[in-house]
Amino acid sequence: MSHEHVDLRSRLRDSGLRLTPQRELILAAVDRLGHATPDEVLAEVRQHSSAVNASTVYRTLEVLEELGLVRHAHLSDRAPTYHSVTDHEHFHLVCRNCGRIVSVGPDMLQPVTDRLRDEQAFVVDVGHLTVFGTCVECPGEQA
Amino acid sequence: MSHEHVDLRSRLRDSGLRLTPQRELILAAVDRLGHATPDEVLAEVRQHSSAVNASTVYRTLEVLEELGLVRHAHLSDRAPTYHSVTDHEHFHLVCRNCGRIVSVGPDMLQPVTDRLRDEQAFVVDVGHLTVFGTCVECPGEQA
DNA sequence: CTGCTTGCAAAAAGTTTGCAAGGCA
DNA sequence: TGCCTTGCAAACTTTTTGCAAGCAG
Repeated sequence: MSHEHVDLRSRLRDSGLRLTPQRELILAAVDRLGHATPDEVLAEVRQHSSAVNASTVYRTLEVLEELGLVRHAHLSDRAPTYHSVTDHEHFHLVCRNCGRIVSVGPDMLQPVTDRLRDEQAFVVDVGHLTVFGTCVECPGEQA
Repeated sequence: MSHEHVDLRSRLRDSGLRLTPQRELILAAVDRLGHATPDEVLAEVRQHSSAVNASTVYRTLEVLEELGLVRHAHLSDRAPTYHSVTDHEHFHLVCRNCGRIVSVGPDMLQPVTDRLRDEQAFVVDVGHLTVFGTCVECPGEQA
């Protein structure tokens, strides 16, 4: 009944695809989680409703990404993390020591994206970008 | 007999590790290949000499990275790629359409790394950075 | 009804690990 | 000789795929 619901249905239909409970559940889970791996999405869905198969999660995340409703980034050397595309485009900072993840707006990158476009004829996909590094003074939880 | 050889041996010894033919072969393969996945490194080593085990490749790349002789970046959503650290630090541009990979010096990022340090107290690991996007006019091999 | 979707199970891809034999220093 | 390294095989994690049954439109 929400606007998201209607939006998802129409986006799917425009591509000749169908609205299923699984697809609604998975999109809702991604929304709630913020940044989550397919595995975490699966666990979240199962917690809020009936069981869904892992392969359905993979296939659905792929569909949702093609529709532009979610995006993924690589916030670790392991599994990718998906997030919903409700907010503005942003990229991520990841601290290798404390694991802190910060979202940063595209403005910060402007000088770089401009130069890459002019000098390398290259258009940056800002939303997929993950910048690894370390906090100057970090909580030092991990590593 | 090369300087690399001596350098590798001494670096290993400084950490209480040993120089083995496998470690020389794997480092040499990474040097020749430029950017290569563990799998590609394995194939290259086998082509130039006797068989080496896959697990040895993984273990050796890990050791070489700890010693600072190689680095890895994620140039695809699949396996990581390793490159030797002979040249200056650089980051990578990857075109999703044609697969082109371009190495870019750290200067390009200066404005961003400066701002992230000042505004987010975050020090960027430039060498690990991979920037995905598309060439303005690309050969259009893949996708 | 039509054919897109799902669940299931198996396969694939990439990586890790335990352990005994081997070899560098 | 000591113990770091390797090979081998098995286990593991994450993702993909084929196929028949299920369900949205």
